[in-house]
Amino acid sequence: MIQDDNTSPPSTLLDVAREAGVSPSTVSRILNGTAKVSDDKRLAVMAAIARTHFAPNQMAQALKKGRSNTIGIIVQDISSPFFDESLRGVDDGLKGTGYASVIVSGHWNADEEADRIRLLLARKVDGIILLSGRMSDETVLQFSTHKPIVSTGRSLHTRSALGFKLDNEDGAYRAVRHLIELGHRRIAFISGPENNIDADERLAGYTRALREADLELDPKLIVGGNFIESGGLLAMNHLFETHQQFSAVFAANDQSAYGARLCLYRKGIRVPDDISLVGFDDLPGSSYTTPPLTTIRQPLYEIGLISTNALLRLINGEPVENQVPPLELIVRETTRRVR
Amino acid sequence: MIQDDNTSPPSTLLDVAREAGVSPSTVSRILNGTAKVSDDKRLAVMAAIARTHFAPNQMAQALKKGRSNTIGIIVQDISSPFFDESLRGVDDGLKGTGYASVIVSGHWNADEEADRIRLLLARKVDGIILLSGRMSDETVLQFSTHKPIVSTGRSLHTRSALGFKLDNEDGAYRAVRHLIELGHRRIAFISGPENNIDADERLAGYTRALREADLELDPKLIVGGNFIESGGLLAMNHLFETHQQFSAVFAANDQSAYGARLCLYRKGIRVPDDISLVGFDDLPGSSYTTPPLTTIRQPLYEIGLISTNALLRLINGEPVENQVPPLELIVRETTRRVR
DNA sequence: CTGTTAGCGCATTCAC
DNA sequence: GTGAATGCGCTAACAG
Repeated sequence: MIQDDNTSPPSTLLDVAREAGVSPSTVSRILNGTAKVSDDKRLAVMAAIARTHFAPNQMAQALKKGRSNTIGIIVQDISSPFFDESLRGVDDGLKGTGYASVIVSGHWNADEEADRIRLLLARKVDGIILLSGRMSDETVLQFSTHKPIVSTGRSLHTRSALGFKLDNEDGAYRAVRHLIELGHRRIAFISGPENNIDADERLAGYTRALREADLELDPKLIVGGNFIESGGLLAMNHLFETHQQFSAVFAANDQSAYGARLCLYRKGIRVPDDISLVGFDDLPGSSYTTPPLTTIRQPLYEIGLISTNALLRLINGEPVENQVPPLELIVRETTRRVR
Repeated sequence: MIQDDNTSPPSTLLDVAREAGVSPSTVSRILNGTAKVSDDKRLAVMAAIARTHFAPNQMAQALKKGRSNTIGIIVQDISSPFFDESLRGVDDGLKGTGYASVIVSGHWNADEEADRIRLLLARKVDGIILLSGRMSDETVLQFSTHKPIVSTGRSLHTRSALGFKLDNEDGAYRAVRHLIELGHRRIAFISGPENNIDADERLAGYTRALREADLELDPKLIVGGNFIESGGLLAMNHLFETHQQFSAVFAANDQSAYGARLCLYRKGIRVPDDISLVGFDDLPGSSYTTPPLTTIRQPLYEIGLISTNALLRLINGEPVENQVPPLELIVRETTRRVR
């Protein structure tokens, strides 16, 4: 009789088989529903499983089946609200599927990303979700020959690779359009990091909106940020130090907008009374800034969820459709009509 | 000759052995440095490894060695800034160790936590970090008979279980003390969820500070929150609806403070001119609220880092010391002397 | 319906 | 130094 104290070493399928007086295969069959088993044996096995607190060793299963029931997630920064929302979507998408996820960070670096992918592959993940990756499409396609990959920020659609690309240009366009419709004529732009495709596209949207409205595109109103708060603060400061005139600011992401907001506060400039401010992302915190931030909503949670569902389908060899959730302008309280 | 196109199936140790014209054991020895191998064979093997893009199958290694080089992390909410900071610490602590982590969410539910732990155990994690767990110490101790566990929010110190407990009571005490020293006499408290030990302790600190200062402890000034923004907003609203008089608010965590801040903004009440506000946690965003939030700093990142280091030591059977990083009052701009 | 056999990929005896 | 043999725990033929 096996001890029932939770302290005994993990029992194996073989232990269960012995306890129940059947062969290992029978236990396996019951566990996996692979074949019909007589009720009496089934009962005996179930009892033995309960008695021995048996849980199949996932490592052994993985080795045997060639599937680990694990997927790899690559984010760029594990403690960024941007990625966390998507991770929540992934988490929900995995719920009840038996899959677990190992999350690694690429730190905005293509080489590190490739490293992480190799690491995940060595761990025999069944598929990979790449969020905001920096590596080239070719590299993604390469890796996808090993395991299916779903990636954000690119347009891909093969049998084992899928890319979701949101329309950053259009989102930015609509943000600036909103400001223009409120009567703003001189609109500053706090950019994202250099060589960042998303950032570039948002700049393009900003540019197009101004051009279409026949507004002057003043390079001095475009100031460099880095997608985090401190950069937004600095950028805003720079605008004032160089004595620019403007009535509105479009920040390339919400975190930059937070930093800009603080700069404004320090200078005693009111938002939106004196200056209007628009962000991009709609992070969870943006509903609770003072005042709540007008921004372009990225469906981050949905992206995580959709990516997960798509990856699971790829893993099972099922066809996937490339549905891209839309960007949305959320008008809150940091923008107002210019007087 | 094996194809070098990245598309061939993953090569095995046996492939490498054949390529190099040696036995599998020799390859294994070179990989693990288990024994001396002649230089010519070593070179041949290294070349073969490079040529075949060999990487050891971690599932097979895990099965064989009984260690998966994976640790499990249980958070309560995967997209909360509170946990993310600690996760970053864990991530850094794991860097270069060869360990990966699988992160699961307990959703503030003791039963779900236990479920997750069983899941992690079945996946043969080598150890577990439990962040803000709800399960009893006994249950933790139980599970720790299987694999080492490091947990926050409790005091434990056995050969295979370690608990870090921060002094919430003292932190809250100091927050309120700070307000009292600024001349505040009527200080409201936005509590955390019911049956939450951290929340209870913060309430206790609040109470003690008032009592020690001979200030009236008015139950009407204590209003229920739930550790998230919306709760803070509601709580603050409730305070006004019931026409309470107060010059300062202590929120049981930063997120509650954010919500309270928004309520104040909506009512046109200035912070800190009209009302002072103190939070608890010092989330990354708290430096960028308007105005920046005075709060009690929890060393979230450090907790993640320390927990990881401790867990790794427990896994290796090394002794660990129970060093608890201190709480710290961070005075920013939401508090001021009462006029 | 059920038991016996073999093997997933690797590390580790044990011989030589 | 090095190779052959064994087994980690499980599943999937293969027989019956």
